Amino acid sequence: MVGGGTGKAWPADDRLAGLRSGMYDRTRRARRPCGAIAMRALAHRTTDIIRYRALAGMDLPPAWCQGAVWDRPVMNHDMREQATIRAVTSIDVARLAGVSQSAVSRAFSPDASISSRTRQKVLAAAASLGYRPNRIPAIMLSGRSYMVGVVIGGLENPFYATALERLATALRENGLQVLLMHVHDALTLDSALDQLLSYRIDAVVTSLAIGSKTVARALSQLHIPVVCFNSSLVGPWISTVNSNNHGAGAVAARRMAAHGVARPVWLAGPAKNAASRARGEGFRQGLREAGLPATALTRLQGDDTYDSGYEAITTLHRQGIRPHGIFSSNDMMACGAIDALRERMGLRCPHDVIIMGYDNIPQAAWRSYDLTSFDQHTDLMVTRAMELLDEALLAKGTPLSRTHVVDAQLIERGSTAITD
Amino acid sequence: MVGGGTGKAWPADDRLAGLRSGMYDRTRRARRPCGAIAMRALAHRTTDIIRYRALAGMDLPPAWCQGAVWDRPVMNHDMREQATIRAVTSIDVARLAGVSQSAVSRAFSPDASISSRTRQKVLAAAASLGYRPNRIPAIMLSGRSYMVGVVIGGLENPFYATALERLATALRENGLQVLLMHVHDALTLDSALDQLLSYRIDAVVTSLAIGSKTVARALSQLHIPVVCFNSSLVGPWISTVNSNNHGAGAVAARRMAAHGVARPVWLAGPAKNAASRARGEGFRQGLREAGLPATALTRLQGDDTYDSGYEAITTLHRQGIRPHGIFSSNDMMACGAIDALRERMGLRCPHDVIIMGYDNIPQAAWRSYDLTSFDQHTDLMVTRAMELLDEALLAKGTPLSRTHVVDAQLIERGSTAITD
DNA sequence: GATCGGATTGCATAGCTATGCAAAACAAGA
DNA sequence: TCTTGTTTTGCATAGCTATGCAATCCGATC
Repeated sequence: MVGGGTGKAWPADDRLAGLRSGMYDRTRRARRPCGAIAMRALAHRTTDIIRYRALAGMDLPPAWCQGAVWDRPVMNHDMREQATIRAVTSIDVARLAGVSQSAVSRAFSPDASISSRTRQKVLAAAASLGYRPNRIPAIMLSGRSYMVGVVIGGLENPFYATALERLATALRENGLQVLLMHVHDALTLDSALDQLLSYRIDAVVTSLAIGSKTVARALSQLHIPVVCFNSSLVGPWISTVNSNNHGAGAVAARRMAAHGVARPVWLAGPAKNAASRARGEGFRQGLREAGLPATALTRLQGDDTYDSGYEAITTLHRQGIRPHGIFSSNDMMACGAIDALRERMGLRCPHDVIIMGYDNIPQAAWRSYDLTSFDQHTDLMVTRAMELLDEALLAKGTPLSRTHVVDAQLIERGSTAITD
Repeated sequence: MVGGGTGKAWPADDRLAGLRSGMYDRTRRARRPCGAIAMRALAHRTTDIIRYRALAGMDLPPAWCQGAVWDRPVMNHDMREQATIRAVTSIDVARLAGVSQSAVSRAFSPDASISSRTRQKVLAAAASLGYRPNRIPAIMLSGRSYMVGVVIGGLENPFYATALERLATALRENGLQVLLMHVHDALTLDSALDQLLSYRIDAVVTSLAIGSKTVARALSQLHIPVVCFNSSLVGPWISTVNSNNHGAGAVAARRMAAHGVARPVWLAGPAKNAASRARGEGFRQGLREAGLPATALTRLQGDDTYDSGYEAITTLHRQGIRPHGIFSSNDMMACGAIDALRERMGLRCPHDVIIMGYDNIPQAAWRSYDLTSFDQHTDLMVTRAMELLDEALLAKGTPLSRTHVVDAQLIERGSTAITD
């Protein structure tokens, strides 16, 4: 009865694999509908197969028939050859240090049970071989990759660029890696998420301003924590950190009223942008509370770019309207507006017109604009996002939905200076 | 002689592991200096151990005793519990589809040998279970992760932000993932690289403007392809894509001469920035070729920020120097310079002074600046970088060093318009 | 010297997929 | 029906580390 003593206990020893193939009657190896490995590993649930079979004829979602999963690497993928260039492994180090592989692993785990003498030996060997701990197998073992998918768009907006910078820093300080995904539109989002998921990311952080239900569903179906910035997305796994857009809009309205602006202009961002909508709504409500009729508000449509701000004011000019106060949904449009006011209408801030933006991008402080703006307090928002992420990751498999709101701070500059 | 028929062939069958522990005389399990697994796997080289031992007493580089490797995840790392939430595996899909695990794998490989009927079955099962192919084990098998470490700094410069955007897009189109690392200074670079390497990235792409030898050495020692933008780094594994900084500087000089500027100003970036140095050198040489004496050139020191450009001109003003032509190492400094010229000295472009920048950031086109600038042709540079990367990855383990130079294009705007 | 508890070490394994190989199924022609 | 060539399928394995468990070592106490 000693291990594999009976004749039928093949396959007996892995190391005999090379010999085995000729050892037994090949005809015995009957085909079975399901792989032996699979059967063995899951034998306790084989009865389910029949039920599952019923599903097998169903239609496939298009994403599975084409797109991301199939659009595999264009670059070389001759994997076998590459494998010959083996990196230094913990076994190499163990051999050199004269210890077991486990000792090497422990030497690189801060809290492991290992004597300092052994650790020194191992580290010395590792250093001389150029060994770096390999996290890939650990991902398989733990099911956690410590990678977070960061999905962004619109990096041409300096606000998002600095936000990404701080986010990346914060994630790294929390021991998480950033797997970056830049998406241009909601269409590419699906395939982007597919790719991210195939790397078994632990969570998704996104600053996408898109607020559609489709996107929310796609994110919820990942079954991993999702943390959004300034989004209206709601769903089982989705947490959100928002700037107090509505409140800031109201503050802007009060400033307008204080400056005696009777017919304020609201320069809106794209309708899809939930943050922009909230700012506009807050602005509208603030004006109402200040006693201005709803008809007093002029609404201009922009798309968050400098050019659209310039264009919006140009249009206003053509309509013969002369603005006295403008609240822009973001700073880039506000800059465009300022330039158009000067070039097209010959108006200067703050003498002829006051203007407020949102985001407090670096350019708002540039002397040509000197733009009053709401600062989103990115640092705090990122900190809050880390808290939400931590909480969601700790919840392990339980969907969590939390929301944090961070107040924006009005940074007063020349564009709203009191003129007397 | 049928598989494992003899009694001493333990460990005989993995599936008997549970029984085995009590089957043989435990005292036989003598301790050996090196793990049995390691010894077995590497038996052909055990003689090396003695030689290796001699090295084991050496001093350790500090990075191995503290820092990145030890500063492990702050967030939860109870791996065992997490592992209970198993993701859907290919075996689950195989069971549901009534096929072997290999069939599932093949169904997701475009070129695999599999009948379309089987593929359909598998995809249907995969879709109903929400299975996504898992690339992590493939990384272990192939030794290629298809992840590229992207090391950046200075995202507050819109040029780098848009460059990152295009780079990320291009990498994704080539089937490569972006593992992002934002570094603030050369000090954090080492630990950043350590972390990246532990994820077995295939290559590094960086736009860091730091050009020190230490950095070059650190990158070379990774033993994976490195592609740099606008850097002077040289080393075994390092390839570079540079803007034709020197040539552009010469072009700028010719424009200066054509405008009749007798005492041009060079607004330099930080000395560490190799691109800035090259631009300045080209400018200097161009002036010489235009017949201007070396003493005609005024050099101002900046640090690539708007504020430093503003400050530089302010200093110039204090010195009582009135500039007629300025070439700035980048657009942000040029914008600061333009504002300072107007506010401090009352000078306007191009009437009183002409100015040229570099990078052609979006703000250069903003009406308040209307800045003539050299466009780096980012798209082409990224394309070239992809070519270099592809070549280097195909070279598998052979260090490659190539350089591409891409001409910059002068985008003429109002700041150098001919005034008559 | 004997005993005991704690610290350290090594062994064996799990984790999941891609792929070489051989077997089986299939197709086509004799 | 038999042969032969092609396509498809399943089996078994490799890849590397972290960790439970058991064995061993070490130091202290009796």
